[in-house]
Formats: sequence, structure tokens, C-alpha cells
Amino acid sequence: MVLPDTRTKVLDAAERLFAENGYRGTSVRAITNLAGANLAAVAYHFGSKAGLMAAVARRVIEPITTAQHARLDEVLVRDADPGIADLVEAFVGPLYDEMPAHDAGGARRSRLIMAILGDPAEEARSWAGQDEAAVRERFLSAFARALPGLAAPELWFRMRGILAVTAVDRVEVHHRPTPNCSAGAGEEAKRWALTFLTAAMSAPARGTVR
Amino acid sequence: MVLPDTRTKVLDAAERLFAENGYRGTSVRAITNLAGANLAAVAYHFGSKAGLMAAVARRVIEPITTAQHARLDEVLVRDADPGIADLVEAFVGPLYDEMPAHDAGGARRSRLIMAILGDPAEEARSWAGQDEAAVRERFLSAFARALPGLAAPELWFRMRGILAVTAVDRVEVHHRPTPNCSAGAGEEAKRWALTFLTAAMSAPARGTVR
DNA sequence: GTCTATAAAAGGATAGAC
DNA sequence: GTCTATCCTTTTATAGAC
Repeated sequence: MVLPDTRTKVLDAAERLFAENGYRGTSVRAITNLAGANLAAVAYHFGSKAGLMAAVARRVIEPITTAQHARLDEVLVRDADPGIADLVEAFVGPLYDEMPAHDAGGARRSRLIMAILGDPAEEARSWAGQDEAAVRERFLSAFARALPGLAAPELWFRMRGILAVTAVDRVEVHHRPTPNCSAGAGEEAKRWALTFLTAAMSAPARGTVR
Repeated sequence: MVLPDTRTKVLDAAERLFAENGYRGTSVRAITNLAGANLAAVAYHFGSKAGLMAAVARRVIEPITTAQHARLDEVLVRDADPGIADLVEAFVGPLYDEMPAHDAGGARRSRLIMAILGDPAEEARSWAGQDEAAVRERFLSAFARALPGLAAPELWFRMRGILAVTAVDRVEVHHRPTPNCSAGAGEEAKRWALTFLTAAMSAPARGTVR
């Protein structure tokens, strides 16, 4: 068993605190305290607080985009013109599989992504990185082929809808209405999301018709 | 023409800056500077920065919840057992009508709501207030009647989906993929949302079946 | 690589004059 | 109601010893 080095300990602590309190709500001091490291370690290993956030975001997002690429590859091998359900599954599936809600780390990473997406700072855009943009472009093209009646702006609207639903899921944006209605666990929530989003994406275009 | 008093000027400036930079990203100094008011005005009129945020949130949210209640009332008068499309329209419609994207103020208030929902702070929960919770409960019951096959947790999942899609709409959560694919304007975006969400809410339950 | 110490700035809040 | 002046805390970043 290898003990984590300081760099990794700081990264772990930052992931947790950024997820819980957001970027601006987390101080470098709180991170290094939790990590059992020195305040100066952040500057040494990551240059600055922003550099640390970028590193945290990269570590969380990379496995997801990798899985999304792989799933889309599989789908396209099976069928050059895949259906909506397959595309939705290839895009959304990895978000659940890589961040299972029943796992503490998964829920934490999910909250972190929400914190990144919800951050109004311009900087936050760059945290998501180019991986994420590339994946989105690929899926956008695939959906455009599967939904020929849909104009680009409406397709883009729907794509954001997918991102919104999956990002908000498992994040308590409000108090739960009743205690038993908390977020679904693992596979259940994934199935709900796939049902919800496949139906939504399959809706006929309404771009200009009344 | 009545000139706005200091209280209103501060409220306006705060609404704008909170929307653009979030609660934590906005200093009281920046607000009073933009308002052309004195730093101490915030303490005098609102008690504290948090009190100011609560006042801003109330002013934005109240007209929306009022409209949602009214629209649901209308729907229930016409039909004691309304369909999914009517319920979705009654819930989502006011979010677009009260915050038109083509209007600068509408887009700003939309971003503000996103900033509130996305804020990880516990405090942020209370900003949305009880109005919003009451509306959600009413619609939850109405949807439950219209979707008898849907268990409570899955219904709650879908309700959050509606909130997610409408909140994220018109907010650039990422860089736009191509310049022409920006957010849809006004009525168009509303129609896209109603189409997308009505289809999603109408999907058959998948809670436990395979 | 890790630490102490400190710089330098920005933040929220408030006392008290007017 | 509005203003000035100031207090006190917290923040990021860095210089320099070890």
C-alpha cells in the first residue's frame, strides 16, 4: 500500500471542499488543513488556488469523457445510424457509472461538477476543459443525424437539457419535499434519467410550427 | 417620473451583480458603488449582505410563484383532472413569461435564479423562500394525479428535471459550441421547453420494471 | 519538498457625526 | 437617511529558512 503524497492529499481535500462549498466558498487554508499539509503546498504544487481547481476538475472529468467516447464508439460500430435511446445511453450512462450515487465519492464528484457548471465566473468555463467540449460536439453531430427534423438551435437547447438534468440529479437544489423523496440510488436513478431524457429527445420538432 | 430611492437603487445593483458574479463573488462595496450609494446603506436598509440577498431573491421570485399559482388555478377550473401538457405549461410558462430572454432584465433574473439554485451554501436554500416550496408541492400533487403509475421518488426526480431544464436554459453553462447556437429568444425557447418537458413528463414509468 | 512568517489586499460590519 | 472613518477578520500569495 502506497501512502498518498502531499500533492494527492491536497487534491483529495480540494475535491471534497470545492464540492461542498464551491470554489469561492473554499479557502486554501481549509484545504491544506484538511489535507494535513502546509499552506504553501498549494502554491508549490499547483501555482495558485485556480491552478488547483483546474487540476481537480481535470481529474474528475477525464474518466467521464473517456467513457463517453468509448460508449459512442461502441454504438457506432453496432449501427452507423443509431437511435435516440442508444445515443442518450452513451452520453448519460457514463455520468452515472463513473459517479454512482450510492458511493460517497461518486456523489461528491457529482456535486463538484454542479459547482463548476453553476459557477458564474468566467474562469469556471475553462475548468471543464476541452475534453468536455469535444465530447459534446461529437454527440451533437450524432443527434443531428438521428433527428433530421430538428434545427440546430433547438437541438442545442435539448443538449443543454440533457446536461441540466444529469448535473442537477443527485444534487439537492432544494430541500427535499418529504424525507423519503431523496435522490434515487445508483441504477434506479440512471434508469429514471434514461427514460426521462430519451422521451424528451425523441419529441417531434416544434422549432417554428405552431 | 419618480426617481428611485436609495433602497431601490441598491436592490437593482445587487440583483445585477449577484446574477453576474454570484453571492460570494459580489462585495457589498461593489454593489453600493454601482448603485451610487454609500457602503453603510446596505446595513441600514437590509441589515447585512445576506439580508440584501434575501430581499433580492424575494423580489425576483414572488411574481413568478404568483403567476404559477394563478395558471394552475385556471387549469384546474377548466378540468379537474388536467393533462400533462397543461400542467407543464402552467409551471414552466410563467418562468418564461416573467423572464423573457429577449429582455435584459429577464435574462438577468434568470441568471440570478441559477446563481441561487447553484449556490452550495445552506443559506441559499432559504433565499428561495416558502413561496417556491408551496408552488412545488401543489404541482407535485397535480402531477401525481395525472401520472398514477409513477412512484413518488421517480416523480420527484422528474420534477427536479423540469426545474433543471428551465433554470439552465438561457444560462450559458458552457461556451456556446457555435456562435449561431446561442440561447433561443423568447417565445421560441418557451416552445422548445414545453415540447421537451411535456414529452419527458409523459414517459411511462420505469421505476422498478426492467 | 516542506515549513514559518509575513506581506498586501479585500472583505463585512459598525460607531458616531451630520 | 446618509455619510466618513475605522475596526477586525479573512484571504491569497510569497519570501526565505531548513
